[in-house]
Amino acid sequence: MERYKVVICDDHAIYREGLKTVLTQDPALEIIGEASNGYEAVETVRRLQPDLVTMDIAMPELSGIEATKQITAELPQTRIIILSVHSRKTFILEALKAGARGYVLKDSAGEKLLDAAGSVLRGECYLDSPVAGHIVDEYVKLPELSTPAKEQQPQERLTDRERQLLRLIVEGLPNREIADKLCLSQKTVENHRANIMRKLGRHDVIGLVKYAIATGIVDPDSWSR
Amino acid sequence: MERYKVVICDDHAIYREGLKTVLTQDPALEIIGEASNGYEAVETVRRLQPDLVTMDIAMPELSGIEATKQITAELPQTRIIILSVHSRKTFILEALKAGARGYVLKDSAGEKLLDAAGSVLRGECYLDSPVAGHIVDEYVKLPELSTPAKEQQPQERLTDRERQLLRLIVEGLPNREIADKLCLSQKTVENHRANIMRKLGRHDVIGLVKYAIATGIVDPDSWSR
DNA sequence: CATAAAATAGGGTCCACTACCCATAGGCTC
DNA sequence: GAGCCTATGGGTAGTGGACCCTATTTTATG
Repeated sequence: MERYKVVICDDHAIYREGLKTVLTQDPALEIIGEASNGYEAVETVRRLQPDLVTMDIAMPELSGIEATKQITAELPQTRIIILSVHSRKTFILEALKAGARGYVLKDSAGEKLLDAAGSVLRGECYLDSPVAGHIVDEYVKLPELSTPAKEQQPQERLTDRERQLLRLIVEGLPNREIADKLCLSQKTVENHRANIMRKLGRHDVIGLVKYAIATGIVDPDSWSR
Repeated sequence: MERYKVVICDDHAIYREGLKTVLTQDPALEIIGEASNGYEAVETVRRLQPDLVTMDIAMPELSGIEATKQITAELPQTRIIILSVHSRKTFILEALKAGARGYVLKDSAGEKLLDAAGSVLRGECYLDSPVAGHIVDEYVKLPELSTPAKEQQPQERLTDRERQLLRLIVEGLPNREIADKLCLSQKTVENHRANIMRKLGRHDVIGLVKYAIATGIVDPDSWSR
């Protein structure tokens, strides 16, 4: 009997292991890969073409929702189960709109995840019981949902070079010194800076600092002294 | 052979199961209880008197840190390992101050948790490698752990007004908006700003941000999504 | 190979911030 | 009252960065 191939996406390695042990309790499932952020998720799924993906909704770089969108756009036969701490309607609707077939709360027992896996692999939709009630009435009422839900995630991803520049910018170096340090023209640094700000939708240094801290590009602890 | 009794505290049931499967890989450990928030943790530990507790730092009702404080105050022989996503020094110091003997990042592999369990049960202290470096130098530098390394001498003390301004500046508000918000002239804001920078010896916004974070005037964690 | 993306570099304009002067009003202590 | 600090304003000048372009070289990718 052919086993279903599964990829696990969660930014916490220790939780990936937990998910793995839960999922391997079902002999029909075979874990063939893992990913720790959205980009990795898309890439891994593209490479391994699993039948099922468990996707943490909150991941760095690229959110689980975005990754789900890209995956279902490219490989629509892939079944995706979103794992989330949120039972809020907007999250669930976003997940379903993105193409997820299952939505399981992290508060739930592991059994539910196995139930969900079975359901979505049979082609069904699985919504965790606390969220199911929220949705069904809403779902039939609105065939088309287009709530942008105020995305503040970066629309475009930063390149490695841009992240390098961002680190130096946030350290407080003026463009002149960054240029010297990297043997670049000051103008080039300014251009990178402008590109970073455009991509992030932030328009001042403070915005860059906040983004860099929030995404772990810099560590404020190294400042605390 | 007597097995060590373990209680698992995490607000996500699905992750508790993961932790359970990780911990039961060590035959010397026996999971005797679980808790899903801080109060439950304190109560469960009081009732079951385990040898070891794994404590999620972020739990509803009562944080893992607070629960740790109460447990070690009441049952000091209880070994506690903090599980956290944060590698920030302040969190680690808080955890150690609260009485935790181990600090493991959720990003780490399950093996680390088992290592940590073994270490703290042998009476040692276990710090995850990415956090250990942050701490040790700080530790030897400070005779007393309770000093959060706060005083890094501003040459002159800031006035209350200046701290208020500093908060707004670091939030990213331009002088114009600060002036509007406080019903001041833009010029006054600029003067305050200049005075703050002179007193702190910092000459740009980033310097102010670093000072504000280091002294706790603002909390970067509130920026992290 | 063709194409796109990234990295590099530059021109020019405009504005917020910065530095360094200054003054006044109100409060406090000695 | 004298002296000092704080909060409040002003002037003037310089600078860095934000934002608007164009353009070349390198690298990745189909």
